[in-house]
Amino acid sequence: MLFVNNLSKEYNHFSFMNKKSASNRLSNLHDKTHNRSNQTSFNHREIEKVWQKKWEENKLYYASDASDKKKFYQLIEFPYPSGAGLHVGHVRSWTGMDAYSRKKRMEGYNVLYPIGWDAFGLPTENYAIKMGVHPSIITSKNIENFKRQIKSLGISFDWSREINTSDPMYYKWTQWIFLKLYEQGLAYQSETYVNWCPYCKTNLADEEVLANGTHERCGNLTEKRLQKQWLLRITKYAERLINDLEKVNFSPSIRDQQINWIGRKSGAEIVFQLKGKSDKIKVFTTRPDTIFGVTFMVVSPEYAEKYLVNLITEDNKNEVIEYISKSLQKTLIERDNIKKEKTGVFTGIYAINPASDIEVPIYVADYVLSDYGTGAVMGVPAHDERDFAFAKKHSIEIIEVVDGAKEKDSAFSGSGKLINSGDWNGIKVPENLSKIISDIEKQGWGKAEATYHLHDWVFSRQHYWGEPIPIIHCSDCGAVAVSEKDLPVELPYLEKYKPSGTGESPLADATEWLNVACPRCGKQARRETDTMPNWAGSNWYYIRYTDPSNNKEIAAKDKMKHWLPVDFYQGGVEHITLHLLYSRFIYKFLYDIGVVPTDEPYKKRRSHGIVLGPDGRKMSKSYGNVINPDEIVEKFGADTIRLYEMFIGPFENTVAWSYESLEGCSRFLGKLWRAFNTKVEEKTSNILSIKLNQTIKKVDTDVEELKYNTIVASLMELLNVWDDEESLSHDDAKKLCCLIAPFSPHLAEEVWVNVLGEKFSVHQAPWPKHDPKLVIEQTITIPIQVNGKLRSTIEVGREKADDKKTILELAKSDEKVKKWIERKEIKKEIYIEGKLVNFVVN
RNA sequence: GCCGUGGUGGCGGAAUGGCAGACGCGCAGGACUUAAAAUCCUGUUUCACAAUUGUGAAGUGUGGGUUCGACUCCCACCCUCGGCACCA
Repeated sequence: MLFVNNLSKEYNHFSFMNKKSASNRLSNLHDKTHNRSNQTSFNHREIEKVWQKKWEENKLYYASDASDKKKFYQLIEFPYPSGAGLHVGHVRSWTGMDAYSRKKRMEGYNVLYPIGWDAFGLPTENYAIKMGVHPSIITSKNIENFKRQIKSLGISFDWSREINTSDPMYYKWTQWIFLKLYEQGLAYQSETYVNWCPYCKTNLADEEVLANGTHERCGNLTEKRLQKQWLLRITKYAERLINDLEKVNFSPSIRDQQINWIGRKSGAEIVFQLKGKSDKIKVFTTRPDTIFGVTFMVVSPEYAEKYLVNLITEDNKNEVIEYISKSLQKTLIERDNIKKEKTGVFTGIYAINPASDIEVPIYVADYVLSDYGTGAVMGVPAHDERDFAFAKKHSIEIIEVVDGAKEKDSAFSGSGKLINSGDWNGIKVPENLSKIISDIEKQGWGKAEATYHLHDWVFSRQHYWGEPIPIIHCSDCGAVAVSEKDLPVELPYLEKYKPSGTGESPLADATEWLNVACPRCGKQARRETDTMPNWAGSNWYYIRYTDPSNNKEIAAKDKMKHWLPVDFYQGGVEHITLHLLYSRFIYKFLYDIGVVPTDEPYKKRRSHGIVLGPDGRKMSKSYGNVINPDEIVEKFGADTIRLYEMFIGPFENTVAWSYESLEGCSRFLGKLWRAFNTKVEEKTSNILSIKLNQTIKKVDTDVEELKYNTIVASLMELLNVWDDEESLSHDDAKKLCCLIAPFSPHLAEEVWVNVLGEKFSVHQAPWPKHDPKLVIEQTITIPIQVNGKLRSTIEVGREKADDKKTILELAKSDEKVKKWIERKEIKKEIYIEGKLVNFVVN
């Protein structure tokens, strides 16, 4: 109840206040046009548009391929053009990096800061279905809206390089990359269990399914389905995707999340011979040192179905088959929920432990995962908790092989000396694992092996709105690649594009498009009907920005060489194990086949936190807490929302929207505007000069670290000093104007040209430098502590700072300090030059 | 369970070994106004005492430690958020 009241109060307050402030600003407009020097209010509605137009006309933010300046490639994640339009989260990321880019330009860099549209994919298609408008139409409509919104914010994108992943001239190259992957054997078709989203009616990659089993886009529970699909062999790059993280500057959480997801574990693969059969079972283990303790084996239901069904003895067959089919019907979640219970059935088959020669029974159990390791495990009940539980339940022998267990009713997985292990007895494990593994290889029991959590990437979707996979299926020749000269394989216009749910995409009904001659034998053949996931187009888009209209190549070599790699990539945390991982893989592949110039695409990667609603919840229509940037721009201006989103909190933190804080920023800009109009004088006072130089220094370093909130705070401090009857010269006003330009570009431009009378544009002016002599105050305040507690402060001239004797004398004679050191023995006198005095007394 | 991040006023947060709470919000009081809005000024960690400038104590998740001095470094623990997890 309380909560609801607060919220409505907030909204009421907001709308009330805005009506007033809006009309106020409008009423000021009249005076303003007649006498600029007297104006007390910045009319953002008029002024912002004027400058946006002029920047565009003068191509101020166009990045030239032929420039003597040092290049800087600044990238933000391009949006999918949703119907909801720009989110204030986009605004945060893009204006933050806009400030970064603007500063870089002023510092003399040739900055590439491009934008485009990730237009293919599920979200767009789902939205089109909901609105009953064809995705191609809704896409271009949404793009128009996004463009208008972005332009109203004054973001310095280079619009000449705009790209769209659903444009045939763009996806021609997405398909080309697929052909290259296919050529190299990195794209292949296979029938395996995949994640199926019943709501979106499509396959999904592992990365698109959250830990709780739901689809990351729609939030619905996914299922496992056996289906033939295209996969990309990303696992071949697993090692490099981990190791090469050392070459790049990613924040620790991003780096570790990727490592975590790839999930490398090393150990050994052990081969077990089946008793009385020619077949073998391979297992992966991280503890091959416990091999003498193996008393059973367990395979996953999927493994059993695929490889063991025909070997099972007649007595056990029915029970096993029933168990398998029951398990396969269970969803992942169901299998997860019964974690504790170790069900399973005996197959009647035995395997031989290669080390101890003991015959061990083989079971089928659903606690073994089919998609990790080999899908079969060796059971060492004495030293693995799950194996222990299973052995207890099924009365299997337990052989201890590592000495050190304290209790007998649980598995011991700690370190200790081997026992009951033949020649290995006495070896300390797991410390000496590498010696054990080389011994295993010598004996021929198995070999060293690593396994990964990362799987090959499920790359086909049973949807309409995506890039057609450029493959033709021929009954004689099999899957044949479309030849490069026939690219792009254009997506046909379909009226009926809703997903069917049958496992085939709606393209299966596009008869005319579907039936083609086989490129190899010329016989009647059929096009692949699956399309690529939305990640396909976003894999390589930053490469295309370097040469967006090239029709002969993905991009010209010299242009790629000039711009790549991306110097700074900034985006959301939600793509770390999706887009960010995928695009690194594709880039590495392109490097291997000699297309791109380097082996990592992004030198530096940082994330921004999400912007929550004023109520602290994720913005959502159903909560009614969505902030529309259009309204804020209209009522407060682009400069205000820009500054506010910088000030709202640390750039990488999640933050909640606050109207009150927004008003504070609006007030600051108003005050700043008035100061520029009324308080620029002949000379800069000493105090203000020092503050100005300190602020220049701080802004300079804080931009590099994305500490935008403290930048705004220090600008506010500076203005507070200026307001305190200090004077600022024209030259210093220019410096301050430049300092503000990256953050509030419109107001800065208006001040620069129309208040200070400088030449257009402030955004081409050089970035101000601080004077090292002027950041030091002439008088310093030194705190005096007694026993580490602050008792007083003294003011001294800067020139006396290195005179320890005088400072200590002054400190001791201070009235307040005297009280605390009188009649006490001073054991120690500490003076840190220019900083602090501390007396240690009894 | 594993990996990562963080824990500071009424709120967002600042300070990375040296005056804790910058800056902003909110709140309280005041000025201007017929009134309001806007704007401006003053105060604002908590507690106790003094009631005028003040005086003292406590205080950065908890408990220890290092140091003249710790929000900051070290050890142990608790909690929040994010990722992974029947991973053999």
